[in-house]
Amino acid sequence: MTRSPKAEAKGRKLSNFLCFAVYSANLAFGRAYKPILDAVGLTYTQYIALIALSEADDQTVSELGEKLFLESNTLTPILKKLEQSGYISRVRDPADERQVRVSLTAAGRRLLDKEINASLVEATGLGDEFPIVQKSVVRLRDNLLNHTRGDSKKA
Amino acid sequence: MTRSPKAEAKGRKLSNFLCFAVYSANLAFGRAYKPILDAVGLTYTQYIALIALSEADDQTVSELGEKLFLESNTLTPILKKLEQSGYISRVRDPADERQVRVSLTAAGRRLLDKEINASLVEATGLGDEFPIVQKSVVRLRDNLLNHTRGDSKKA
DNA sequence: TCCGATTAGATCGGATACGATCTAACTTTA
DNA sequence: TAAAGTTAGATCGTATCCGATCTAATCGGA
Repeated sequence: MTRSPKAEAKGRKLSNFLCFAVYSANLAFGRAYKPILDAVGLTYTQYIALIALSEADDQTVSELGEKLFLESNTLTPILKKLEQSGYISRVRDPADERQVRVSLTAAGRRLLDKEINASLVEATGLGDEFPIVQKSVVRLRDNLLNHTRGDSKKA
Repeated sequence: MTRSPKAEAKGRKLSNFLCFAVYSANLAFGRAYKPILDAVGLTYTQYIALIALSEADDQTVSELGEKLFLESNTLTPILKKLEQSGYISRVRDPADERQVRVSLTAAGRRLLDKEINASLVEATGLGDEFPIVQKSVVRLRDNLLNHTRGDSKKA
């Protein structure tokens, strides 16, 4: 499709960009969770990290990073803060001193038992669509990640 | 619904959280755009800001912030960088010196004419679902923002 | 076994987000 | 019209993200 002189503003409206929809939806989630998480002294990312940690004990930083799509450069500072807050433990693996084993403490587990997120499910206002939207967004993410990985291999 | 002792890990898997789906989809978008935007020396947020600026000239920082869901504390540094790069102009409004009028320069307009994003539309892998997912995510975002605003008024 | 390659985290610098605060400029009102 | 109130941006501190790099630990081959 060739661009006619007048068609410049055609698909360029911000609202037409899926990336912006996701970008701003993420901001909105952060703000929706903020008052709830402030009450327990957690940030949004720290909360997500705790949920990932609740799935298994003694995960390495890399394993955790695979779940969260993050690497040590981002995770290490967050995990150190959670350790200082007393919600997790970080221990070098005696069998391989390169690795750090991360687990929830009893205090961390108690925190998650508060069902912090329950009140947010209805705030999405999606109703029956909730699981459909969730699946679509997950698929979107995975497709983008595959595409990116494919590109970086070509490069 | 009361929590049975064993049901602790029930809804707690990371993959069950819509917030995490959106969070990680946003990371994925950032990475997918990165190689494309690196080529023109823009960051993801700077690119989104330019699109918003392409919708109208002489917008104030606040007007831009409403479109982007950001405030001056975040926007000012970004706009200064875009000004330094020569893609936008920032001018105090003579009629009200409190306001700053922001517009694309010719260089900024040329940059957007490159159709940077075209290659990313198919990378989402959503096909016909694309517009549906987009609408759902926008609705999700708006519902969350309304919910948050409602809470902050109560507070 | 010893040395180069690989691996896991950690560190550093740049770029967002965002609450709190500051300043300059406009408005209101007594 | 002068003091008080309001508004628009800007600044600062904290917390992410991420590329690049560093260090320590492990592995592999001659």
